[in-house]
Amino acid sequence: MSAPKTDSQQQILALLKQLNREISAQELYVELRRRSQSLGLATIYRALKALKLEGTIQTRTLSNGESFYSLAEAEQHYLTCLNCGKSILLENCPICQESAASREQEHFKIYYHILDFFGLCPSCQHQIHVES
Amino acid sequence: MSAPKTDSQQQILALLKQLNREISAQELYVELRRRSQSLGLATIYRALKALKLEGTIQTRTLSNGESFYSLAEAEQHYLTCLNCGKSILLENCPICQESAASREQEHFKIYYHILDFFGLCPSCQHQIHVES
DNA sequence: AATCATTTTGATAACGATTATCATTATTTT
DNA sequence: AAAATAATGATAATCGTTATCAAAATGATT
Ligand SMILES: [Mn+2]
Ligand SMILES: [Mn+2]
Ligand SMILES: [Zn+2]
Ligand SMILES: [Zn+2]
Repeated sequence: MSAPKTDSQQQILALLKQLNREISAQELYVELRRRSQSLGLATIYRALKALKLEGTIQTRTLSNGESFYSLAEAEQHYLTCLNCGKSILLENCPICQESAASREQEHFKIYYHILDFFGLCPSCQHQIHVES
Repeated sequence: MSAPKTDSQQQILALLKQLNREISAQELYVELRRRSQSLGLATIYRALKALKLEGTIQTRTLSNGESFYSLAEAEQHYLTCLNCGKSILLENCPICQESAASREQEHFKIYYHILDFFGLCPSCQHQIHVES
């Protein structure tokens, strides 16, 4: 479960633990640079990929193709607006208790899950009704 | 719920109904061309966006940024491998019965939800253990 | 310590799905 | 018919991500 980690992986992991929120690769790049621990962008993507394959971090990819990274232990249930793209973090998880994906779990090694509700946020409901 | 639809929207909708599986925008482009109903790629993206905002179709975006489209009524619960990216469609839904996102539903208009389990498929479990 | 092999890194180019632009064509309204 | 509006398609631009490749760092071997 815990493979040997490179310096860059450890730096990223430490920052993710400290921030305790999901963050994009590009944001990671500027944030690390701001803390005078700058890493190349390619290195960041490489480290994220390695941590992802270990199951240490999880990824959520928005419909615009941008991905956000966070510790795998964090919650991942959102309410996402199809219009403005903003996501609202949900507190409770309807499935964590139940034996999720019971049969498939035997052979498929599950690291985490994401439950995403898609629709329109209040302001976008207005905006769309007005402009159409 | 059902806004006036352009010809291109109707063509895409008809094809989605017929195929009854999720399909990418690029695939749609070649498939429509194959059926001598060719549409411009920009038009396809425009139509997909409009149908999405109506709640008629749903989108699932892979971690590589590519999006797949299908009718909103179809199931959307997957087992996705972090290594090869392949997704396995799950049959049962652990949450459809329960009043999902109960409180938020009042103001946030939910069209559909996606429940995605991420991990490693059997073959990728082997592959990674061998090469490391 | 010096040499060699392996790993890690970073600058940059390449990639590819999506989006913006804009002129043309179709449709509707007056 | 004329004007206004909407829809379309070819193409350029965007942008997050991935591939490339040479340099630097690390570890092993003599
Ligand atoms: Mn959960
Ligand atoms: Mn369901
Ligand atoms: Zn919104
Ligand atoms: Zn796999």
